This record gives sequence, C-alpha cells and structure tokens, in this order.
Amino acid sequence: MKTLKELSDELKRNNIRLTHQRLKVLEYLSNSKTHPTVEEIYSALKKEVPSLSKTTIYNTLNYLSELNLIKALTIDENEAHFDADTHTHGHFKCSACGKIYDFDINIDSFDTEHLNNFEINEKIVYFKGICPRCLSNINIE
Amino acid sequence: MKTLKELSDELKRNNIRLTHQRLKVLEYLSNSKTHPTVEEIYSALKKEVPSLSKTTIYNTLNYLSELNLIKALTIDENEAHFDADTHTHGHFKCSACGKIYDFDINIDSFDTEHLNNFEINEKIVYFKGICPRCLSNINIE
DNA sequence: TTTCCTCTTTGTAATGGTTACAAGTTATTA
DNA sequence: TAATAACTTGTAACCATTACAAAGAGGAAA
Ligand SMILES: [Mn+2]
Ligand SMILES: [Mn+2]
Ligand SMILES: [Zn+2]
Ligand SMILES: [Zn+2]
Repeated sequence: MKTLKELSDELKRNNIRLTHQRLKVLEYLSNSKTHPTVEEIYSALKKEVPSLSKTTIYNTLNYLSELNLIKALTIDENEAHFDADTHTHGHFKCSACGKIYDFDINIDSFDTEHLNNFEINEKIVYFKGICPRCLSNINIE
Repeated sequence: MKTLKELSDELKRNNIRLTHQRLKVLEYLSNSKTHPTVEEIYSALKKEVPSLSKTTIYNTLNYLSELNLIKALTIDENEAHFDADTHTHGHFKCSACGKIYDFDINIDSFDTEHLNNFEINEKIVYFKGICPRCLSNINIE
C-alpha cells in the first residue's frame, strides 16, 4: 500500500500539478483496500467535492496508470477496478459476491523459458472462485 | 487445441443442438490460433453464411463458455478474445502489435497457501510486453 | 405428412462503461 | 497584470455487449 505522501511526492517528481481533485482521488485509492471502480470513487468523493466530474476521475486514473503509479485491474469483465498497490501480487475474484482479494505470489518463480525472446513488462495473475465468507454462507442455507 | 469432432461430440453429450451456425463458429475457433474476437469471427464467417447475425456469435460463444468448452480472454481491455484451447496456459499480449501468444506455464506450482480456505475454480495468467517480431522492427528503425 | 412444441436465429433497440470534445476555470510564468 | 498552459467539467459520441420480440428450423408424436 502506497501512502498519500509517497504518491504526491511521485507526482511532484513527474511535474504533475497536485490539484485538489487528484489529491482526493489518490487519497481515496491509497486508503482503500477494495479495488474500487470509477463509479465507487466518484460517488464517494462527490459528497466532499460536489463539483467533481466523473471525467476527472477517468482522466486522473488513466494518467496515474500510464505513469505506473497505480494499476488497473481487468479481472471484472465489464468494469475496471483500481489498485494503489503496484507491487506485483495476485488477485482473487469471488464469483458469488464479486469481492476482489489480494494474495501474495512469487511470480518470478515462473519458468518462462518459452518467452526468452519476449520483453516482459507486466505479469498478471487472476484467480476466480468462491471466497471463504460465501462458502460458509452456502453451507448455512 | 480441440478438434471440431471433439467439440461437436461434447455438444451432443450436453444435448445441445448442432446447428449450422454453431458448427461454423466452433470450426473457425478450433482452427484458429490467433484468439479471435467476435468481430473477427463474424466478418470471417459472414462470407460463407451471409445470413449470420452477430448476436448468434455472442450467443454461441457465451453458451460454450458457460459449458467450459471454450475460454474467454480478458487480456484486451476493450474486447473479448476467445480460445478453443481450454488447457490452462498463459497468454502474452504484445503492446505493440496486439497479437496474443500462448505459452506453457505450470500454474499449479504456485504457492497459494494464502488461499487455503478459498475454492479456486480458475487460474489466469497474462503477461504483457513486446513480442520478438516487434522488438526486431524497433531495432531496424 | 401434419401438427405441436421447443429451441435457435436474426435484426433492432437498449445498456453501460469509457472516451472525445469544447468551453470554462485555475495555476504558472513573465 | 497579462499571457499562456494545464486542468476540470458537462455533454455528446463511441462501441462492445445484452435484451427482446418476431420469424424460422427441426424433432416427436399421431
Ligand atoms: Mn491488489
Ligand atoms: Mn490460448
Ligand atoms: Zn464471496
Ligand atoms: Zn508485437
């Protein structure tokens, strides 16, 4: 998890203006552990910043993604989720409740000799299934 | 790679009608090594089956995905790609040319002790970067 | 064959996440 | 302060996908 200060320092380093809106998005995302969507970020911040536009959320998130300061997850088919944690880690999506969990994984332990001549820039691992909470709910019913 | 016969046998086994349209989609997908999109399948088959509707492609692909006879790939942010090969393997997407490559990977060698209480149904591995072909093109320029 | 019934295909309309764009606003520099 | 560049906002457009209803195809029973 990256702190807000680290994120804003990185923005300064890249000569990106630290606007009120961007700080709010960064703050929300770095305090969040649920990999929120644009819609979730928008409706949460709209209360504090009523003038906020959804386009600004998109702009900010796309910008930060390009700079590799955050990660966009495509584990959900129809909506992007965002992650302030850029350390390589796996994501588990529960098919029942939709929640996205983090898990540690040593991706570099992969044997990738087949890709010797490829330049690998990003390694993504998604697991899908049922989370413990939903498993126990099923058992109760 | 699954043969057309294997696929149609599996359809019969599941009491799914083997229509002309479905056979064409299956045939195209099982002969394909490029992980085609709906649009690609549609424009290719439209020549042979002029009455073909894009909705039928969607219906067929969604149906086969539910039955786990094919896999939908979400490695591309804005369009689904499809794969008749349901054996667990990794996918590499070239950021330059967009081509999606297969690679072998022993996914079960992962240490997933963090997910002991999770029911894991699907393991997905996506790599992104630059393919050898595009790497050599860059060097030429 | 004829009728009945169910499943399938097709075209069109709707949905929804995302992006393009232009106008207005804010920050920076001189 | 004026000039310039960057940023935000709202709206419209985009586009992959899904919903829906009507038409079509095919199997089973009689
Ligand atoms: Mn994460
Ligand atoms: Mn494949
Ligand atoms: Zn769950
Ligand atoms: Zn390439």
